[in-house]
This record gives sequence, structure tokens and C-alpha cells, in this order.
Amino acid sequence: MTDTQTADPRLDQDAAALYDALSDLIRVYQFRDRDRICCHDLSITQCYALEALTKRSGATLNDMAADLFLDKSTASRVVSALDRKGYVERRPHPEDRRAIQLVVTPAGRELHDRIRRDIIEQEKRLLRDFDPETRASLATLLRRLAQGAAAGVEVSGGMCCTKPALE
Amino acid sequence: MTDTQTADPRLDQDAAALYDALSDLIRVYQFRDRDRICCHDLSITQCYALEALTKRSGATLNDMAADLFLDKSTASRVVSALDRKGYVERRPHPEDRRAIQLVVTPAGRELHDRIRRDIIEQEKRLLRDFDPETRASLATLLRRLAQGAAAGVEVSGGMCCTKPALE
DNA sequence: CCAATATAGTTGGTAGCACCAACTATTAGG
DNA sequence: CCTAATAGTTGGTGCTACCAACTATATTGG
Repeated sequence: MTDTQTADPRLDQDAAALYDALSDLIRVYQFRDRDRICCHDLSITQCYALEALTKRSGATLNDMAADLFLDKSTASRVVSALDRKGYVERRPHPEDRRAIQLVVTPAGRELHDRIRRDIIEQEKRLLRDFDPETRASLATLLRRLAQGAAAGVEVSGGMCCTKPALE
Repeated sequence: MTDTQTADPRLDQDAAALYDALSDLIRVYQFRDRDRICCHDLSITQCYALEALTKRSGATLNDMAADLFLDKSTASRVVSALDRKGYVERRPHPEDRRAIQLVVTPAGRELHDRIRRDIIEQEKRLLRDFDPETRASLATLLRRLAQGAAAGVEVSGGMCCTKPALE
């Protein structure tokens, strides 16, 4: 933890570069995705939720909230929106009557497929400029990054700065 | 444009994998950054704005809005918040009296540095697990991705689905 | 030089998102 | 049972982001 002294000056550079590139990427993607998704019937969060539920049908609300790093109240409202639009259903949970099972409707599945196809089409346009091996490794790299970041989140909890007694 | 027929089935896979990895990454990072940034005095957007202004001191509001892909009204309010907190100042533009020049105050600069150091520390923790060459190329890759995506945004404008007459 | 038009920024209004806190209903443990 | 924990919903708040309307300045053309 405290060995953050720079043994490797390159690491500093790389980390800074990573941060810069990543924040740009994220901003651009948020923007791009908004345009891309919102013209179908969904907001971004709704789309993510639909996707999470497509991947994990029958999940409870808490499951979904955890997958998406959302508060359960937010999750509940997102589900309500999807429900209202007919893409997701709340079913009583067979084993726990407090819980609900979230099920994607055929309409939801269809919409999800359409959006996914659409976005993947975009990605393909992007990837065309990369050579095949880079392309293949990209997703793996990003996945490692995401997992690493997720682990960091888990560890430090919802709490604030990792250096609690800094100042 | 219409040559989206799959000449290369690998491209489809890669694109799908990229999409999945990227949306995970973005969600995790949004979440992580919120925790990390908000414990300093800022929201995420405010932090991005502060960073953009640090990189480009003296920018006008429109400049900043363009950099961040924000509506100018949003940009104005973000600046107001930063102004209120004493991190940014609005100065009359020397050449155009309609415009303003946004200047980061010393306090703003100091806060930005602190946040940046903090986040980069996180990134370093992540990057430790990557071998040096991968690490070095990561940022470049992400930057290419971001640029590609930004170009796509620019081209298709604020408008909706690239396939206008789809259904 | 003045009128029409464009541009920079602000403000009003609206809607979504995300949080915490308070609440209901159910389950689990002692 | 009665208490404590858990699943989900709802209320309240604040930030973000959009469009539209507005003010003030700049630019262009007659």
C-alpha cells in the first residue's frame, strides 16, 4: 500500500497516460452511446440494465444492481421504466417472497439484439483500422482493466479516498 | 458504409468482445471515479472540466464545451459551480467582449493536482499487473479508440442511428 | 452608419440518473 | 414469538444534460 514510491518512473508515465486516455475514451463513449441508444426507446442506463438482464435472466433486483454498480433504488426505478415499456417483467420469486425475478420479454430481447447489432456495427468500423492481433487483444486488455478497477472498487468499498488520514 | 457485410467473421467477434469489455470498463470507471473524485470537493463533470481548463487555460466556455462534448448551457453551469467553489474564474475576453476566458485559480490547480495524483496512484496499482510493453501500449491503444469514436460522433453529428431509413 | 444576422454566454424548464433515508413485507435466528 | 436482517419501493435531493428563450456583443450588407 505504502510502497507507492516510484521504483519505476515509467510506471508513472504509463499511469498518467492511461488516465488521460481513459477519461477521454469514457467521455466520448458516453456521448456516443447516448446518441446511439436513445434513438431506440431507451436511456443508457436502461440499455445497460436490459443487457445485464439478458445475460442473466431471472436475476433479482439486487443481482442486477450489483452487476451494474447501482443503488437498489436506482435499479428499481430503471426496472420500472423497462417494465412500463414492456421490455422486462417482474415475477414473484419462487423461493423468496420478498424478492422478484426479472425476466426480459420477447420485445425486450428483440430490442436488445437490435441495439447490440447497431453498436457492434460501430465497433467494427472502429476496429477496421487496427491490425488483427491488436484487435484481438484489445478486448482482453480492456477486460483486465475493468476487472482490476472493479476489484479496486470492491476493496475500498463505497468509501472515500483510500488514504483516509491523509490530511 | 454499406459494406458492413462480414468479410471477416473474426471482426464480428472482436467487435462484440470490444463492446462488452468497453461497456463494463466504462461502468466500473464511472463508479470508481465518482467515489474517488466526489470526496474532494467536486462532481465528476466538474472534475473533467477542471482538467480540461487546466490543460487549456484561457479557453472560452465554448472551447470547453466542445472539448467535453457538453452543451454550452451545461458547461456554463459547471463553470458556475467551479467558480462558486473558487477553482475557476471568468475573465472578460480581451478580444471579444461577448466571450469569457476561463482561468483556473491556484486553488483549482492545487485541487486538480491532488485529484490527479490520487487517481494516477490507482492506475499504477492496476498497471502493476501488466508487463511493461503492454502497459506502454495501452494508453496509445485507448487513445486511438477514443479518437476513432470521437470521429464517429463528429461525422454522424448529434443525430440518431446511422441507418436512418432502416425500418 | 445602421439594420439584419450570427455568435457567446446565461437562465428557465424539463427529464433522467443516482444517492440516502424511510418504509413495507418477508425471512431467519434465538 | 420477537427481533434482526434482507428485498424491494417510494420520497426527497442534487447533478447532469438537453432545448429554447433571452441578453449582449460582433459581423455583414445595404
